[in-house]
Amino acid sequence: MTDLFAPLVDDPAYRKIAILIEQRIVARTLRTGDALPSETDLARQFGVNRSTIREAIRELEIHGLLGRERGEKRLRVTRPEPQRVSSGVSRALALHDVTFMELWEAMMAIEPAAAQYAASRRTAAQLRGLTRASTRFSEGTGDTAAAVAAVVDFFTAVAEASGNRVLALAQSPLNLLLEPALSAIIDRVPQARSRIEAAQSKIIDAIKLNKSEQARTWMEKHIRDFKRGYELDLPTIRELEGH
Amino acid sequence: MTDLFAPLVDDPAYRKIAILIEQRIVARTLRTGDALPSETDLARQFGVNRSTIREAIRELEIHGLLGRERGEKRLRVTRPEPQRVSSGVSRALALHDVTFMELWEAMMAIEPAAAQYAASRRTAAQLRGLTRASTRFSEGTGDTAAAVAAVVDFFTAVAEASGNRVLALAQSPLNLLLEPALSAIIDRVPQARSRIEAAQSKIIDAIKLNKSEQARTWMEKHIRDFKRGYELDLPTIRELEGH
DNA sequence: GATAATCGGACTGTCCGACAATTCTGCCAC
DNA sequence: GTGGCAGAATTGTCGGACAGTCCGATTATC
Repeated sequence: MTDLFAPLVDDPAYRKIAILIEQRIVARTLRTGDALPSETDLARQFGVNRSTIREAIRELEIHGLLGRERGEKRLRVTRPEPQRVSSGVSRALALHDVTFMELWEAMMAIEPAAAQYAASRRTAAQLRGLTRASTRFSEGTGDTAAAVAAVVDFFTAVAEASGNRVLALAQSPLNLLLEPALSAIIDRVPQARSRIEAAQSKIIDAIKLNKSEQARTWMEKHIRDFKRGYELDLPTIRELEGH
Repeated sequence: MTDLFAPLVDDPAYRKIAILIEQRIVARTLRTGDALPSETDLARQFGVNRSTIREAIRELEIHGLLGRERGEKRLRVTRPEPQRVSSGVSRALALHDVTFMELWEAMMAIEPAAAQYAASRRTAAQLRGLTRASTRFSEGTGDTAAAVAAVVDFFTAVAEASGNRVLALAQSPLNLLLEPALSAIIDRVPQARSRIEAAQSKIIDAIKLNKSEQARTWMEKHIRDFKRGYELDLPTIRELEGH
């Protein structure tokens, strides 16, 4: 049943080196904050050319495992910033032409849960963040882009307040996809803005009072609202952008 | 209030080039399957050295935007494979020392939704995939690793059957985190295996009969079971691995 | 003595040139 | 058309080089 032979693969040196260094980081032999040896030194240690080392560390840098403080020259071990990885997920989803319904269903799964946990765990600072995002939406002028950004920021703030980094990281890629989709419809649906405003207000109230179930319920309503205008056709996010 | 000056940032050439090429890909000027010009040619076009080009395309290759068929030399534009991006997310979460409870809550949000949509949309082939994974679990010998892998595969199969790529991609990183966690507990909790077996069976039945609500409910029960043993302490996934 | 200016060394980003191994391509024979 | 082949093209890797910038230590200044 299973193949007798596996395809012959021979990773280039820069890949092997990247993997070796990555293992050290994941195993915490190299710990967050540690400075990496210089490229020249690494080249010596691995017995390869500096160009090869550079290609290897490029990979780790992109993964967010290595980075430098602003204006610093030496690389150090860092933790991958959530934003960096989620932007990669967003791009992947966009390139796969996911439909708005797919996005919507995922939001429907994730956001209410985030709201629920936010209600029981939010800190005072996080609550302020929520209020700020909501205010920015309701006080915004007609500017569509700004309104959409405020809606997205509200979701981000809820996810952060959930105190759950897995949920937050699952939620984050949705934002970048929601933005173009929402821009296309927020001005098409009458009352969209007033409904968003009302829902956000209800959600914040529930989170403020630690009412988990109410927070979840209102978030569900909030997201259901987004589905309007999509009932009939199932455009890809890309098409919404006008391509 | 706001700074008068922003910090001076000057991306290195290889980053700028990577961004330029990425834009072409995202905008579909370069379309999936298209072959990229040779490194030498790109170097000429951008007016930089080949080494610089190599570092730039390394970035895109890592993102999964460029790749080559097995045994092919030229790079072509590819769609990021979900598996590639989700492994990055997993690694990020692991390095942030997320707790099992965070993982569990995320599963609780995503898996039941996936099961629900799977029940209404699964193809016959996907149903077979589900059954296969489930059989592999129930017929497995005592081997812990194999049992855990089968459980994970079952989740993957459900996510795939959901027909929702956003949900599937949100779910996928959870698998790599679940594996070590589940390995540590599956043999600690008596009846764990029989309960998993029963739940999988119920879920498959519901999906087979297109009973969305039942599928969701049984998936919820299935996942709730995983929480046993974690009620008191909140270990990070990493600690479960024995580090 | 503490702080500020100075200087040399170290390091990164980029370039140039080179070569072996492998893949691609056009051409030829069948 | 198929198969085979020589030559061209391409990638992975190497060595060396240099300008600009950062870092650390030393020296000068208050």
